[in-house]
Amino acid sequence: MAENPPRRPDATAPRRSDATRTAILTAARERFASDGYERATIRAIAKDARIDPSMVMRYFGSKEGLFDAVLDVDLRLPEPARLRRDDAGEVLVTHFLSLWEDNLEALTAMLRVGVTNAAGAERLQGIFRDQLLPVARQVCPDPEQASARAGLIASQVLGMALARYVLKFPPVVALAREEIVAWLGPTVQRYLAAPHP
Amino acid sequence: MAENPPRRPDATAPRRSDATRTAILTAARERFASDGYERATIRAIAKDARIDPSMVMRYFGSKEGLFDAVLDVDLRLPEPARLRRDDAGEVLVTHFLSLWEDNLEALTAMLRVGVTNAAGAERLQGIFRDQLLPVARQVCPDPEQASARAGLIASQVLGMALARYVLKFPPVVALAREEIVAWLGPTVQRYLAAPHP
DNA sequence: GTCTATAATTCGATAGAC
DNA sequence: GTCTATCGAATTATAGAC
Repeated sequence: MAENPPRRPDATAPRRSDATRTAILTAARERFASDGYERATIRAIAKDARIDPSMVMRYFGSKEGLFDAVLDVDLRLPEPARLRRDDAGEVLVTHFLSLWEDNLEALTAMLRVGVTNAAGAERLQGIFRDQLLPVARQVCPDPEQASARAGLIASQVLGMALARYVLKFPPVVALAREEIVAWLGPTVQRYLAAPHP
Repeated sequence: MAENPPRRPDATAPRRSDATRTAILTAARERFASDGYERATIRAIAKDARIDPSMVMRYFGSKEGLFDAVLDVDLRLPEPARLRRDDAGEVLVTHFLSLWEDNLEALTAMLRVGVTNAAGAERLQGIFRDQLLPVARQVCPDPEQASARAGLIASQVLGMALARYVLKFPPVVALAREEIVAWLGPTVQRYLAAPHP
């Protein structure tokens, strides 16, 4: 009874169903980003991906599993070998803008959902703890002050993302990339390195 | 057939059912603020208010009608007669913090829902257009620059509300009111009055 | 004014044929 | 691997008794 065809146990081998999986993920990213978690229904996502709703369950197990897959993006930026004290603000803002625009749907979905969903909020918090806090610590030795500085930077940077990519305030959308760097850079620089007021 | 009892057409007369109405509104504010629009069900709100779910429909017509009533808060602050150019930033941040904490549930609900719901986003935009843009115009004559400055201020101020009241980032929650004013005041001041970089 | 009962949808998830 | 059919639960909203 040799009914089992030879299978490659190689985990990196491209599966035949990768196209479907990718289509689902793309549709899910857009739906979660534009509608939020509750209103992004599996049925609507499946319709966008032009597949059957039950396929979503088969590939991702549940709606939460699908959302986790949407949020699974690599967020690390080419980190500067060592941030100089005097231009760290501009470098951080520039990196943040690249990060957001390279993962527009995933990050917008994360922010949109993180505002309503506890798990999303946790993930957002994790990002800024892993990415921003080390930078603040590098500049500021006092750990309590460092986390306060990281929190202030997060407030400005997340607020920019909120106004520009989620709420789409017209004057904020109209800002050029360089303008944002020019305005926010000194702010972040001050939160990072200015003496406690 | 004199079956109609005499009714006072006085619109300002206190209605007998104001207590129930208020109880519903209070419960709805908290539910919308903590759960967002979709997950704040009429059933849960009614249970919190210790009344029957059908009463919510009777008083507010629909879930959307209830949400509109929740967002109907007077947001105007005691406006300073004339903002001085050199301390406008601190004054604005102080006023903003008072505004938010005086209407904590309503504004948190507005932000939480405005991120997912178009009507909520519109209302948020209206607030900053009506309250922030006039201030920016008072300081900056060029209308295009004024709206850009108002947008930048909105990004920092909304970002602080997001991090502190919605996402509840621990280091941001831990900040004292005066610390926020001391850190954000100069930022807003710069966005408002510094020469275009 | 308040509550019971229920209509009418819609959703996530499952079972099973092919 | 893909699709049909459907279950069970939850929701908003309505009709009507008291």
